[in-house]
This record gives sequence, C-alpha cells and structure tokens, in this order.
Amino acid sequence: MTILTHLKNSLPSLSKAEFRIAEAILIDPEAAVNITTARLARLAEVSDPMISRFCHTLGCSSFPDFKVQLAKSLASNTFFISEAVSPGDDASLYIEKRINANQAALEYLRGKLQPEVIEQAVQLLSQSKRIEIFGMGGSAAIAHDAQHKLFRLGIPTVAYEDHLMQRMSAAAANEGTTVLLFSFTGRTQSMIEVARIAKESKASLIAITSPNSPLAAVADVTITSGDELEDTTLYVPMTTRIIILTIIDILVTGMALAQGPEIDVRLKKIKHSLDATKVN
Amino acid sequence: MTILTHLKNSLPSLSKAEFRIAEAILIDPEAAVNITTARLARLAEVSDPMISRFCHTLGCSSFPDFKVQLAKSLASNTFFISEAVSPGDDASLYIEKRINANQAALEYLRGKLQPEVIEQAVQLLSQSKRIEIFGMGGSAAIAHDAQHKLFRLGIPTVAYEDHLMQRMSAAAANEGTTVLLFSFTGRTQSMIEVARIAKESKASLIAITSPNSPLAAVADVTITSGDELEDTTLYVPMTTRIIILTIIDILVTGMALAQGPEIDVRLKKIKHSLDATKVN
DNA sequence: TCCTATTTGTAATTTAATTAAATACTGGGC
DNA sequence: GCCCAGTATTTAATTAAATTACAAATAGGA
Repeated sequence: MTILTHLKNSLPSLSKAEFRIAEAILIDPEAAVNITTARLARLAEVSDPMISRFCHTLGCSSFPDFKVQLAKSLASNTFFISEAVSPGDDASLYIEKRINANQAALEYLRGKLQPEVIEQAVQLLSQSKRIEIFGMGGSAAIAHDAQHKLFRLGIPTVAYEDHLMQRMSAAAANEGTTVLLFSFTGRTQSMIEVARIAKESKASLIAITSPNSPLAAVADVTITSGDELEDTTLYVPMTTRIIILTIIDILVTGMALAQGPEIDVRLKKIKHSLDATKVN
Repeated sequence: MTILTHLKNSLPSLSKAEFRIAEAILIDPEAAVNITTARLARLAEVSDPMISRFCHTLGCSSFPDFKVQLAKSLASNTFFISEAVSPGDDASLYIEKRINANQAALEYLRGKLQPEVIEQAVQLLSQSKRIEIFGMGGSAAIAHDAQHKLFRLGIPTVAYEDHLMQRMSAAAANEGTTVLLFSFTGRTQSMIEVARIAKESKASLIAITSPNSPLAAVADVTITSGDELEDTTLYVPMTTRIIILTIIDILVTGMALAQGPEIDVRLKKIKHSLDATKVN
C-alpha cells in the first residue's frame, strides 16, 4: 500500500497533534515533499519533534524517508490522472487521454479486486463440469470473448447472448454447472430472471456486475464490473470493458495456474490447430 | 522528463567524479533513495561536496531534492514492469501481475500509436456510408464489440465472423464502404482473401493487425495490434486484446469528437432505449 | 481530587548537507 | 619538458536539519 493511502487510512487513529500534521500534508502533498520538519511543524502548529514522531508512527524510519515515500506515492498516483476528452482535442491528445483513462481504470481495479473473491471464482470455475456464459447487449461480445478464452482450458464452455437460449441453458443446468454472468448494471430484468432460473437448477453463479445490484444479490460470487467508474461523457461503456477484460484475464490465469503444467500441451495444440490457415 | 532518464542522458557530459557518482546511483537506484551524501560519497569514492554539486549539475536544488525526484522517477517506472505469472503464485500476486502486464501493454501502445494514422482512420470511418467489420477466431468477439460501439455513431455498421458472409459483404462493398479488419497475426489466408475482394470493390480498408504482415500490405491504413508484444506463456492473446480494445476506444472517441455535440442526443436516446429493461 | 499514562513541548545533541577556501589535476603554450 | 591557466576535486568549517532526552501539560481512571 502506498504511504498516501496509509496516511488517509490512519487518520482516525492519530492523536490531536499528529492529525494536524496529517492535515497539513494532505492539503498540499506535492509541497510536503520538499518541506523541512521546522516549516511543516509551523504549518501544522506543532513542535518540530512531533514531525519525527509522526513519521515513526506511520512506519517510516525518518522524516526524509517519509518524504521519499510520499514522493513515490504521488508519482504513481499522478500517473493515472485521467482527464475527460473535450471538443477540439487533436488526435495525439485524445490518444493520451484515453490511454490514461484505461490505465487509471486498471489502477482502480487493483484497489477493488479482492483476492479471496477471485480465488473463490477460480475454484468454482475449475471444478465445473461445464461453464455457461451469459451476456446481452454490450456484454454479449464480452461473453463470447470469455468463452473463447475459457474453452481452451478443457472445460466445455458456451456463451449465449440470446435470452431464450439463456433461459433454456439455465433451466438445463445442474450442480456441476457454473454460470458466468456479465451485466454492467446488474439491473437488466431478463438477466436477473435467468440468474434465478440457474440458481433453482443448483448451478453456481458468478456475476461480473455492479455490487449492490439485484443481480449481485442472486450470485454466489460477485466481482465488480467497475460500473460506478464509467465516464458518462460519451455514454459508451469503454473503460468498464477494459476492467472486465482484465478480470477475465485474471480468472483464466488463475485457472491455468490451478491446472498446472499439463495445460501447456493443450494450449499448444489449440494454437497449432490454426497453422494451416496461415500464410507465411 | 524523469530524473533517471535525465541522469542517463547526461552521463557523457559528466566529469570524472560526477560520472562515478552517477554510476554508483545507477547500480542500485532504489538504495540511492535512502542514502546520505557521506555514504554515497564513499560508494562513489568522491568527497561529500561533490554530491551536492552533482545534484546542482542535474538541476536539483539540493541532495534531498534529488532523492525525492529519484523516488518519483522510480515509482513511475517500476509501475510498468510486468513480470510473468509463475506456478505457485497466489491470487493477490497474479492479480497484481496481470494488471501490471495490461498497464504495461497500454504504455507500450502509447509509444507505438501514430496520431496521423489514427486521424486517417477516423476520417475514413467518419466519411463512410457504411462500415463492415470482420474478425475470426479470437478476433470475432472484438469485431462484435467494435460494431457495438460504432453503430451508435449513426453509421450503418455490421460485424461478420463467418468467412462466407465476409466474402459476400466484401464483394458487395463500394466506394462509400469502410472495412475494418481485425487479425492478430495478419497471416490468416481467408482474411487476406476477403481484404483483397473488398479492395477490388473499392472499399477503404483499415486493418488492426501486425505491421509488415500480408494483411497490412493490402490495407489503406494499418494500426498495430501489438502482436509482437504478446506474452506467449499462456498462449492466449490477453494483453493484445486490451490494446485492441483501447484502439477501438480511441477511434470511437475520435469519431465522436469529429461529429460534434449533436452526437450526445443520439447517444442519450440509445442509452435510454434500455430503460424499460431495467429494474430499479 | 489525585494519580498515572499518554501526549506534546523545550532545549540540547547529533547528524547531514553545504559553503568557502585550498589543493590537485589537466591540457595548452613556450 | 616545464610552467601556467583553468577546471575539477578535496579538506575543513559552517550552517541547516532532524532527532533524542527530558520536562511539562493534558486526559482518563480510581
């Protein structure tokens, strides 16, 4: 964890003087990086030694050490500042902005993903006799993409974007089935219905959706779709997609690791099955 | 420019003692961040004041200031170091690694994308009477995803993953048609064939594929798919997908900007068309 | 209300960094 | 080859910064 987050987190547990120091730093962290104990002490209206003590409380070995950590922490944050595209931006500018936005989205994901939840999902998927993937609208392409990655791991996997197919598939599911649901909002009526049907069939449900949504309530495991993050400027879910793709990436990675080295043979065979379709 | 690159760049212009200091720092920059002038001076076998002067030469106001800059510079670099997943990694570790890999991929894209090429592609797409998107195998989902984003901008857009449909569509194309081709390698025979047919029909061809591939040779505009970047460890194109998604994101952004504010109305209408399917 | 424990401040000390002056190089001219 | 000018570097001294040790104050509990 970066020192800045650590600082924010430990705010409640700080003493009066320490709290004032923390405040003084948080007002302008950039400036704090080049300040001396004396000047910071004057800013926070505390005595010099309090600064030293404050740093030790935060686990730094000295005030200079704290400044270094703070600098690191600022560098990694400012890197991911994402600014909205605005009319008049030229190509090189909106390219930068969109790449920044997507990197920031991944950074957001880093903070949100809970390893335990991923582990749970990986375990469910790995133990499945078959996997059914459902996605509609913007999530349909994602569902197919996930199918394309998962079938390689040797578990029978299908993706459906058609609500009727989804219903039938959900009804036909059983204990060995894991249903993977993609829905940005988690509020699409038909998706929730399908989830309920799958649940009644005793299938395991993994939802990549908005937490606190009705869909999340039905699922056994919920992974955030980053729905709350979406920049609404263009009304097309873009950064969210990057997040979901990366979640799929992570799940597949986890499953591949769980299977061990024998997976390599299968993956190689699949890859080489396309050789005949290529020209050199 | 970050201080670390600056340091490397100015190596040739440094004096003997300064060069030794620079070396000592570059051997282990992480350690240099927490060192004192005295200790660094001993390491570099120079006197203490040389350290101060060295910092001034580099444009820093003091040695502590230099350390802070160095810390920042390290933080932003190590951020994009991507390490391969290895057996035995636990969930929190492979999550970090995959997110890093994807962020690094985007960083790579930042260096590779040429604004002029994007501008050209955006212009071609914006002026099209219709857009046909082709992708097979792993690119099929991407093609559909692109279709889902592009149709919103008001230009008739379809995606085909079926080679026969692609051939027919390519044959039916004309001057007003832009064909968007997704192919990781650019060496799939049937894709190249389809591209040639589209070309004969006088359609404009944009290929998101490997540069220097046969497919790239046929296309009017080629954007790199990041094919050369792929980590082959797991034989599933993952980071490449993030790159391509981001390219689509950028193209759509460019098109939306080109259309101006009237696009907002359409996007809002499309968004609200789904309202009736949601529960609250 | 008093006592103890914790928090904060003051003064002294230690440590670190820089300045100023002196010395040692280096290369060009004789 | 030797001397001189200019630069590079060091030693010693100074200044600045951070921390320690100790004292005072404040807050909570009996």
